[in-house]
Amino acid sequence: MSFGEAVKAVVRTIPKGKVMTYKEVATAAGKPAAFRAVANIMAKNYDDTVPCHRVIRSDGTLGGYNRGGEAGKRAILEAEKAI
DNA sequence: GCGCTGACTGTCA
DNA sequence: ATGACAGCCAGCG
Repeated sequence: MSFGEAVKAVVRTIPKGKVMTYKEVATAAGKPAAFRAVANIMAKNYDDTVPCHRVIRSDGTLGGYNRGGEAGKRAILEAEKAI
Protein backbone atom coordinates (compact mmCIF):
# COMPACT_ATOMS: atom_id res chain seq x y z
CA MET A 1 0.00 0.00 0.00
CA SER A 2 1.39 3.39 -0.94
CA PHE A 3 1.67 6.13 1.62
CA GLY A 4 -1.00 8.10 -0.19
CA GLU A 5 -3.42 5.18 0.05
CA ALA A 6 -2.62 4.76 3.74
CA VAL A 7 -3.34 8.43 4.32
CA LYS A 8 -6.66 8.20 2.51
CA ALA A 9 -7.58 5.12 4.55
CA VAL A 10 -6.81 6.95 7.79
CA VAL A 11 -8.84 10.01 6.84
CA ARG A 12 -11.70 7.72 5.87
CA THR A 13 -11.74 6.40 9.45
CA ILE A 14 -12.42 9.85 10.83
CA PRO A 15 -15.96 9.75 12.23
CA LYS A 16 -18.52 12.39 11.36
CA GLY A 17 -18.33 15.39 13.61
CA LYS A 18 -14.67 14.77 14.34
CA VAL A 19 -11.54 16.34 12.92
CA MET A 20 -7.88 15.32 12.78
CA THR A 21 -4.77 17.36 12.17
CA TYR A 22 -2.48 16.67 9.24
CA LYS A 23 0.12 15.55 11.74
CA GLU A 24 -2.26 13.06 13.36
CA VAL A 25 -3.14 11.65 9.95
CA ALA A 26 0.52 11.38 8.97
CA THR A 27 1.27 9.62 12.25
CA ALA A 28 -1.64 7.22 11.80
CA ALA A 29 -0.42 6.55 8.28
CA GLY A 30 2.95 5.53 9.67
CA LYS A 31 4.98 8.64 8.80
CA PRO A 32 4.76 11.24 11.61
CA ALA A 33 7.05 13.52 9.64
CA ALA A 34 5.19 13.17 6.36
CA PHE A 35 2.47 15.69 7.20
CA ARG A 36 3.84 17.73 4.31
CA ALA A 37 3.33 14.85 1.94
CA VAL A 38 -0.19 14.33 3.32
CA ALA A 39 -1.08 17.89 2.43
CA ASN A 40 0.46 17.43 -0.99
CA ILE A 41 -1.52 14.25 -1.60
CA MET A 42 -4.80 15.86 -0.58
CA ALA A 43 -4.06 18.95 -2.66
CA LYS A 44 -3.12 17.26 -5.91
CA ASN A 45 -4.79 13.89 -5.64
CA TYR A 46 -8.04 14.77 -3.91
CA ASP A 47 -10.26 11.74 -3.42
CA ASP A 48 -14.01 12.13 -3.10
CA THR A 49 -14.21 8.96 -1.01
CA VAL A 50 -12.05 10.67 1.58
CA PRO A 51 -13.50 13.32 3.94
CA CYS A 52 -10.39 15.45 3.70
CA HIS A 53 -12.45 18.38 4.96
CA ARG A 54 -12.10 16.77 8.39
CA VAL A 55 -8.36 17.26 8.24
CA ILE A 56 -7.19 20.55 9.69
CA ARG A 57 -3.93 22.16 10.77
CA SER A 58 -2.37 21.71 14.20
CA ASP A 59 -3.09 25.36 14.96
CA GLY A 60 -6.79 24.64 14.74
CA THR A 61 -7.10 26.58 11.50
CA LEU A 62 -8.80 24.80 8.63
CA GLY A 63 -5.87 25.15 6.32
CA GLY A 64 -7.24 24.81 2.81
CA TYR A 65 -9.73 23.01 0.63
CA ASN A 66 -10.06 22.54 -3.09
CA ARG A 67 -13.84 22.74 -2.99
CA GLY A 68 -14.36 26.32 -1.93
CA GLY A 69 -11.33 26.96 0.24
CA GLU A 70 -11.54 27.54 3.97
CA ALA A 71 -15.05 28.93 3.63
CA GLY A 72 -16.48 25.78 2.09
CA LYS A 73 -14.49 23.57 4.42
CA ARG A 74 -15.72 25.49 7.46
CA ALA A 75 -19.28 25.21 6.21
CA ILE A 76 -19.00 21.42 5.99
CA LEU A 77 -17.47 21.14 9.45
CA GLU A 78 -20.19 23.32 10.92
CA ALA A 79 -22.81 21.18 9.23
CA GLU A 80 -21.25 18.10 10.85
CA LYS A 81 -21.00 19.83 14.22
CA ALA A 82 -17.25 19.31 14.06
CA ILE A 83 -16.68 22.96 14.82
C1' DG B 1 16.69 10.18 -11.94
C1' DC B 2 16.71 15.20 -10.51
C1' DG B 3 14.48 19.24 -9.00
C1' DC B 4 10.40 21.94 -7.77
C1' DT B 5 6.12 22.38 -5.44
C1' DG B 6 2.76 22.26 -1.60
C1' DA B 7 -4.18 22.12 1.80
C1' DC B 8 2.23 21.73 6.92
C1' DT B 9 4.89 22.01 11.51
C1' DG B 10 8.02 23.71 14.82
C1' DT B 11 11.26 27.04 16.49
C1' DC B 12 13.46 31.63 16.68
C1' DA B 13 13.24 36.78 16.69
C1' DA C 1 1.10 37.07 20.36
C1' DT C 2 2.63 37.71 15.48
C1' DG C 3 5.90 37.14 11.62
C1' DA C 4 9.66 34.85 9.36
C1' DC C 5 12.77 30.80 8.38
C1' DA C 6 14.04 26.14 7.86
C1' DG C 7 12.97 21.21 7.61
C1' DC C 8 10.48 17.49 6.39
C1' DC C 9 7.97 13.87 2.80
C1' DA C 10 5.59 12.24 -1.36
C1' DG C 11 3.99 13.31 -5.98
C1' DC C 12 4.66 15.31 -10.58
C1' DG C 13 7.18 17.51 -14.69
